[in-house]
Amino acid sequence: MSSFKGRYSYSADNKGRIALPAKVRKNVSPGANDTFILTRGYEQCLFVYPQDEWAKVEDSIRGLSPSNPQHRFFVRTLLQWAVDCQLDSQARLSIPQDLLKFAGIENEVLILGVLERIEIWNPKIYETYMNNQPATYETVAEVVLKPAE
Amino acid sequence: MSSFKGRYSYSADNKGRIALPAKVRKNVSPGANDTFILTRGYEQCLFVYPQDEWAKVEDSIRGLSPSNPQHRFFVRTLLQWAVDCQLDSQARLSIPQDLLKFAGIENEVLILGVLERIEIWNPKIYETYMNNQPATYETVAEVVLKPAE
DNA sequence: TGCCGTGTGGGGAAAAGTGGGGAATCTGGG
DNA sequence: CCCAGATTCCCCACTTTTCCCCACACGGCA
Repeated sequence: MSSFKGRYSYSADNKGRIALPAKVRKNVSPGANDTFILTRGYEQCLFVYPQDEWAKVEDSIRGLSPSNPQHRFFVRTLLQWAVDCQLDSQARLSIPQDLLKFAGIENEVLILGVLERIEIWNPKIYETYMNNQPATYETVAEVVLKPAE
Repeated sequence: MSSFKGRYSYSADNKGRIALPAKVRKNVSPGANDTFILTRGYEQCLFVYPQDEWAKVEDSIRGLSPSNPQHRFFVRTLLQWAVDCQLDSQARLSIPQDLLKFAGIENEVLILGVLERIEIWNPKIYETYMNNQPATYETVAEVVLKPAE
């Protein structure tokens, strides 16, 4: 099971390539085979799943009902943006134009490790997103960092 | 279960490395494998969890739902500060720049053992924090340690 | 006094991050 | 059918950062 974490400031070159941080790469299971699935994320960012984690996502949407209009909409949206992507020999991902455009990514990117997935953001959009949240780090930590009993 | 304690004055060298006190090291369980997770703490300090203790924190984060917007915010907020860190052969941790900056750490540091985690402070900030507490040790003890009824 | 564990500092090799050139492939138009 | 332009992919090169190892100073202890 993957457990990505951390926040990394990286750059996208003018070919749309983004390097995966070394610390993130160390958490990719060998089963992923250097293959990732990129797709549209929640909020204005991209989700990057290692192949093995993506398989779990696929499993969960297989359970959705084809006869339910909302389910159809969800599955179509998720899958139409999804793209296979392999690391090049420099451990970079080449991001398709339409995904870059969706996420509003230009030169600088923010890479977040979020447990089973990796997220790619335009730093400014991320900042705006964070500033519009009512909760703070402290209030969040209070809920989660409580020692186990 | 870990049980760190004590207060230690140490130094951070110009590479951002901080040695873990020997007495603290003796309380790290072998399961931690010399790996620690550093993250932002309450107030202006850093939390250091041995790997096995961090696993408990992560389990509680995994319980949050990726499809709930507030939960997504929680997970991002907590994980963006977290960093894996291994002891070098001199039993030191190499602290990333952004965490040093957050905690306002320069040359001198204060290391505190706090049960399941270790805390790293700028000594001056810690002093200010302690001086600004409205209550005294005694009055707080009275409230906190009251026997359950 | 010599030894060992501990805390501190620094040099050098290795890895990581970044950028660009050029061949192979695809596409549309003449 | 062929060619020009764009895109993709692979390789090479440079700079910076990280990490690994060695060295030294200090203090307790036999």
